[in-house]
Amino acid sequence: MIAVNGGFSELAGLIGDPTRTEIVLLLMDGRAFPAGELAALVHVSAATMSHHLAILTAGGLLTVLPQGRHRYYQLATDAVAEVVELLGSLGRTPATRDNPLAEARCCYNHLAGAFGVDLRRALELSGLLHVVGDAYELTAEGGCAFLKLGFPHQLLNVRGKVCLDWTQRVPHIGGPMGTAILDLALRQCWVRRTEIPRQLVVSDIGRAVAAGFLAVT
Amino acid sequence: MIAVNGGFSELAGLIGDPTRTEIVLLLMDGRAFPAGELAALVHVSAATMSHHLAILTAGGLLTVLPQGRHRYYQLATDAVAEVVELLGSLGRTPATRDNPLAEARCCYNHLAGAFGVDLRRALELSGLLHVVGDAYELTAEGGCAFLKLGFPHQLLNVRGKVCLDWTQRVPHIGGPMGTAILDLALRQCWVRRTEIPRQLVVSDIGRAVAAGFLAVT
DNA sequence: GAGATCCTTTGACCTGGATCTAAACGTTTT
DNA sequence: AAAACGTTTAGATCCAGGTCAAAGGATCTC
Repeated sequence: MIAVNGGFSELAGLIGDPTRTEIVLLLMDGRAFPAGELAALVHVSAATMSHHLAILTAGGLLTVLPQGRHRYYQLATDAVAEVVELLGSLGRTPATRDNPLAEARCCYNHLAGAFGVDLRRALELSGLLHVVGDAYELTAEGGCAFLKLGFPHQLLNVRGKVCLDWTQRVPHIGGPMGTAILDLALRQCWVRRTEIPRQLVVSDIGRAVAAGFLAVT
Repeated sequence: MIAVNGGFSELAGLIGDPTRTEIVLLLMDGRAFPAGELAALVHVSAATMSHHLAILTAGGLLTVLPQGRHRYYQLATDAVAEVVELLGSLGRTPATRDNPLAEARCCYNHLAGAFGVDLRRALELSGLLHVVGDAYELTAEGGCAFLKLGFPHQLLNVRGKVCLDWTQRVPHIGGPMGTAILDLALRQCWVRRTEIPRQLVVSDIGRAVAAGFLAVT
């Protein structure tokens, strides 16, 4: 094989190994993990983990932030997360509610799943959020409402990427705004993380907030 | 490794092999190919090709239509094509015009690339096409215009899936309507196939037609 | 039917790469 | 400095699986 095809096989080969898949899946919740912790979680030796992390990093899927004697690994871009999301949707019947991940989950570093989609829809219908070009922006009313909820004021003008949810085939809010909203949702206990990496559980508060947005006129 | 992760690694592993990547890439133009022809194109023995085709078929990525002593293989669903498209967009800078595939190409069995996106935009702006729910439909005016161009009348009511172009991050027309439009475009010489599998070249006629749609009020 | 064409299956070969242990490297703490 | 901790590198092992030649079906042509 002389010339490589467009890098497809290399890229797919990166995720093609079961151990590397586990790594990427763990990292899909957007947080950075040190190598040793990943090794323990995936049940391989530290050496093996280091090996795979090097491969994934060289392949551009991961970035590493050295901090002291730890080296924290995380997904390189949200594009990586999107590919993984989409890959996960293949083979599955779309929008299966049997999977708790369909209800609410992290997609890289923002809210996805039914709750993420519902939230976006509620915000848009109530006029708190609108699409400008290919990005989401808060409206003036949206800014006021979010400030009251504890949204950091320096992030009010941040934009959100339109991100497709592959279990539902419907857009939700990604990008910087998505990250800020996930932060807010975690701090305000709209959702909480579970022991399963990407999975989130929606609290009663979360449901009430989403419903509340719809009540705004 | 006892329990499989969500089937991610299996799926990625399918495309992870260079030979299988070539196969899938060839099949991305939506047509079905007999096993022998694929073997010749990819430069492997018939035995090897048969082996890989069996794997891809078992994995759900391909389907096979036996016709006489030939067995024609093709992509199983358009979801497969989407994943491959998205995979291809990783690692690349988005919207690179250096790649002829960005100008116009087949995405499974419909038009993609800049031309596909432009066409969709022109049709939508001129009121010939509109979005109903999550699908495209021709308007009454659109139906008339398409009939004059040779569009088969029995397909006028067919719907198109909203399909994202990953080199551009902008939607174009997929689904049954997308297939019908690609057929039309090929018959009317708006575009023609090249020796490179998925690549299409836009003719002057094609450009004129796209411009013409914009002129409609 | 006999022969040709197309595809798959079988069996054997061989390489790539995943994995581990052990040792080296770098950082922080004492 | 020395010890403790986290990570990477080196070396060795071992197996999955990609590959091809040869044989076996299946289907068409004459």
